[in-house]
Amino acid sequence: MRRTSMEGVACPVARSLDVMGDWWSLLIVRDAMLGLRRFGEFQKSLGMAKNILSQRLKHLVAHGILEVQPASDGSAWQEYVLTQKGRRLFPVLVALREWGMEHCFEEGEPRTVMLDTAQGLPVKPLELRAADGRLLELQDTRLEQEPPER
Amino acid sequence: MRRTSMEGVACPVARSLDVMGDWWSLLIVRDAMLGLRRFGEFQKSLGMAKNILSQRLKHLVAHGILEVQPASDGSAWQEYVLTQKGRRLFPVLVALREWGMEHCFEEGEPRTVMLDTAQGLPVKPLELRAADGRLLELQDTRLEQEPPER
DNA sequence: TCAATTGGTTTCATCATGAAACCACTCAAA
DNA sequence: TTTGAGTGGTTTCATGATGAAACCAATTGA
Repeated sequence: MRRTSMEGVACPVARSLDVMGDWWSLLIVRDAMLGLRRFGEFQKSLGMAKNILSQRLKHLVAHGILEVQPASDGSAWQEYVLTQKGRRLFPVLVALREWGMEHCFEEGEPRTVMLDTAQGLPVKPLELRAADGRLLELQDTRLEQEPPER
Repeated sequence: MRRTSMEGVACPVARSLDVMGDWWSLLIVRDAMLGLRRFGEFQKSLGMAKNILSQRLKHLVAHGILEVQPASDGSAWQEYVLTQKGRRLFPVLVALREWGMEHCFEEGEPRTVMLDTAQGLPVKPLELRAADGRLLELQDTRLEQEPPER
């Protein structure tokens, strides 16, 4: 799948990308979050080669991001649904979504909004905040080795 | 660089991945956020082939994520520094970091924490919240076409 | 029972990647 | 001011990943 692997590297970003870092995986997860479940649905939505889709689905299942289930409509086919681990990628997708909206769209292009279903109002943009609630930018943070558990 | 392109597709996630979706780009941005600036620094940190690094740096500069500057130490070399657009990827990296921490580390493995520099305290995890502040999960949201500007 | 649909796998050409060699420019010291 | 090391690349080439198409087995509907 890839030539270099980051397995064993200490950086959590690198480890995430090791699993999710190829181009299609996140798009499959996005589609799964939109409710797609069937092989054919993914293939049609993404327009990707079936052999590659097959590879990626296996990869995502192997890593516990999707799981295979019997079809919900009673047919004998199977479906691919997100696990808890997969659903936890939601903030990653939202962050990518917000960045793309801000930096990859022209002035008057049609856009979508993400709404809170309960109220029907737009969600707040993702923000990094300090323990006391202050809004943080890159330059306000640093990384430190965590003291070992005891 | 890639065989398929998502240019012109309406999904902002797809557009983001079209720019940032290859494996190395986000790692370069991560390193840039950690303060790396020089070709050699990136190459040493990432252990990647120099020709590929060269390609990626050009790509990131072309997309306005990095910019080339004269070296800050007065030498004749140049440096690659994040633009505003590049720094805006911070939430994406933080989201990937949190997911990786949660799902790609073993029990007792040494970890890092992200601290708010001002207070020296760990930052809050990224959260998606409704307009009224309620914590939202995937299933609490939906996408809708934005009404056109007027 | 037959034809269409679904969910793949196989095959093969092509593109991207990565390792190594090579090269030009800069810098510091002799 | 030459020289040698270091920096920042580019070129070349072998190899691996990708994608299109053909193929195939199982399921489903008519």
